[in-house]
Amino acid sequence: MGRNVGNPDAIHEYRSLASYSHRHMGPTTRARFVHNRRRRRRRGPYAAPDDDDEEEDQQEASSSSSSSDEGEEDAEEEGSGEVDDDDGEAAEPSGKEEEVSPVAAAARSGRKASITISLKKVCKVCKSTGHEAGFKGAVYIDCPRKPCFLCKMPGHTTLTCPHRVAMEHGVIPASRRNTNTSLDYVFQSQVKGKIPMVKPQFLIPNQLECGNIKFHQRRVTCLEFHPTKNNVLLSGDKKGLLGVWDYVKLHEKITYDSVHSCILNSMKFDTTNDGLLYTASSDGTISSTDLDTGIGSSLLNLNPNGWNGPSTWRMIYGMDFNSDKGLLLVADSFGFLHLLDRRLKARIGDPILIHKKGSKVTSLHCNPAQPEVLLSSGNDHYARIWDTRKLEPNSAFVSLAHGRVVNSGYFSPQSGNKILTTCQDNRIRVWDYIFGNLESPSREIVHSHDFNRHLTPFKAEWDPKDHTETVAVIGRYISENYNGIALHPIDFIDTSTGKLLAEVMDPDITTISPVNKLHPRDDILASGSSRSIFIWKPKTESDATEERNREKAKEFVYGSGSRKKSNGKHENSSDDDSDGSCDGKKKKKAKKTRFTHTIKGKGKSKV
DNA sequence: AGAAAATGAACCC
DNA sequence: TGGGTTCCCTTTTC
Repeated sequence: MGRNVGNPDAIHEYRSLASYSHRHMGPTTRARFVHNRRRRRRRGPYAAPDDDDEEEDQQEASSSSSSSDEGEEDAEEEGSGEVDDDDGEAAEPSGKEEEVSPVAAAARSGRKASITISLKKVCKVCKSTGHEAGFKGAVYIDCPRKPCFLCKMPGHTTLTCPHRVAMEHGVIPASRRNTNTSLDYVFQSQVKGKIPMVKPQFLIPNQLECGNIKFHQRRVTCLEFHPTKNNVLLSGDKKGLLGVWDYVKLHEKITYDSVHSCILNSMKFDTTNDGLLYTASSDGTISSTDLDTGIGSSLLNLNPNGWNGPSTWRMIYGMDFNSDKGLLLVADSFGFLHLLDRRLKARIGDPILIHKKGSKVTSLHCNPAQPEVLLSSGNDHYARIWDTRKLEPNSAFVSLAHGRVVNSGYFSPQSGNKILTTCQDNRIRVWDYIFGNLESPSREIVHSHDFNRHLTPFKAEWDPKDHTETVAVIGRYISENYNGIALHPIDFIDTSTGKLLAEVMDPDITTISPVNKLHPRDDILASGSSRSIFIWKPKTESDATEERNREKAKEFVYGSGSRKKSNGKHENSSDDDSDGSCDGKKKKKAKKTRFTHTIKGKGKSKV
C-alpha cells in the first residue's frame, strides 16, 4: 500500500473545467493541470464546485501547475485517505449546497455552470484515491486492493507474487530432457563432471527469423504449419481471412478472404490429403479449401436461416479430424457436438450436448493414439473425455473441473497419455496419465494468460517433436521490464516441473503473442501477435556472438546497459533491415499497402 | 496525445 | 435464468 508515498513524480493533480453549456465547451471535457485546493479535495473527486470557484478556476487555468507543497499535501493525505476513499463522494452526507449537481445548479441559476473534477492519484482499477495502478515506464503497478493479477490470490500484487516469473534475461535454454533413467543419474553423478557439457539437443527457437507485419486485417486467431510443405504457414484472423505464407520465399503469400465471414477459430489438415484444409469459424460454418486451387466448399452451416440475433447464432470454435473414420468433429457455441462425414459432406446423427447447454465449446482434440477418444473443453469450466463410438449426453468418461473457462485441452502429441489444459484462472493443468486417477490434475502451473476480450485466447500447446512430452509453449499476458521495454514473452514451460525453460521475445515486438505454434519437424516457432505473424529459429553461435558485440557497441554509445527505448509497436523498429524494406519511411508506406510488408529479422543485426 | 472502438465473460439481482 | 453492467497489463485509428 502507498508505495508511491513521497514520490512527487507519482503525484499529479488533475482537474477539469467543463461547462455544461455547449456554447463554451466542445463535446469532450477539457482538462488542464492546475493547483488543487484541499477544500475541493475534501468533497471527493467529482464534487461540484462552489459558485465562486468559477472565477478562480479561470484564473488558475492560466497559471502554471507545478508546486512542491502539493506533493507533500498529497503524501500526507495518503495515509489516512485509504480507508474512506472507496466511496468518497457517496459517503458525504447529502443535502448540502455543494452536493447539487452542476446540471441542476445551472438549470436553477440560469447560467452556465462549471464542474470541477479533481483527481489526485485515482486508481483506475478500483477508482479510489491514494494510489494508482498502471504503467510506470515499463513496469506495471498493480492495484493493491485487487487480488494478484497473476495467481489471483489476495494479499499481494504481481510484483511480490511467489509465482512470479523471474528468469534471468538471456538465459540459456535448459535441456528438454527431464525424465532421467537411473542410468542418467549414474552418468550425471559419476561421469558428467569429468567431461565437457554436451550441447543440449533441444533448441529453443528464440531468435526472430522473419516476420510478416500486418499480414492480416485483424488480429491473428490461429496458426498451422503445412503438414508436408516445410516452409508454409497458414494463418487465420478475426475477420475470417485465411493466409498462406511461405516464410522462406518471403514474398510468396496468398490470402483467401471469402472462406469465412468472421473469426476463423480453427484449422485442420486432412491427414489423407494434405492439400485440403478444413476451417471452422464463428460464422457457424465449416469449410474445406483446396490449397492448390483455392477452391473452397462449405461442409456445414449451423446458421442456415441467417442472422436472427445473438441468441440463435451458432459459432464454431472446436474442431478436429478423426483420420481413422474420415470424421470431422465440430462443436458449437451452444454446447453441442456435431459429427460430419468428410466424404458425404453430411452430418451423422443428431448433435449431442457435451457441455453445459448454451455454453461455448472452446476446443476439441482427438487422441493421437486412439482417435475415437475425444477431449473437449468448454466455457462451463470443464474439460471432458469422451468415447466417440458411443456418444450420448452425460456419457463422458470423466469431467475435469477447472476454476474458470477452459481455453483449450490437448492430449500429448505422441502417446496421447497426458492432458494439457489452459484455463482462464491463470493456470496450466497437466494430467500425466489419462488412464490413472484423473480426479485432480497432476500439476497446476501458475502462468499469466488471463482472459481479455480483445485478445485471442491463450492456449498452451505441446511441442509435437518432443518425445518426452514435457515441453509446452504459451504466450504470456503479463509484461516484464526488459531493459526499459515492457515485453510479453512467449514461454516454454517444462510441464513436468512447471519450470520456465525459456522466454522468447524481441524488443521490437511489444505486443502480446497469444497464438503460437511449434513446427512438427523443425526447430521453428510461429507466433501470431496482433495482426502480424513471426517466425523464430534457434539462435546460432554466430547470432549469439553478433548479439554480444551489438550489445557491447550499444553500451559504448548509450552508456551502461541502457538501451534505446523502442516506443513503437511492430512498425517502429529503429534498426535497419537487410533488404532495405524496414526503415521508418518505408514502413509508413507499408502501412497503407497491405500484405506487402515483410521483415527479415536477421537483417536487423547488420548495423 | 488522448479518445474511442472493438466486444467476451463474470457478476449481480 | 436473463439482462444489464462492469471490466486490470490491448491495439489501432483518428
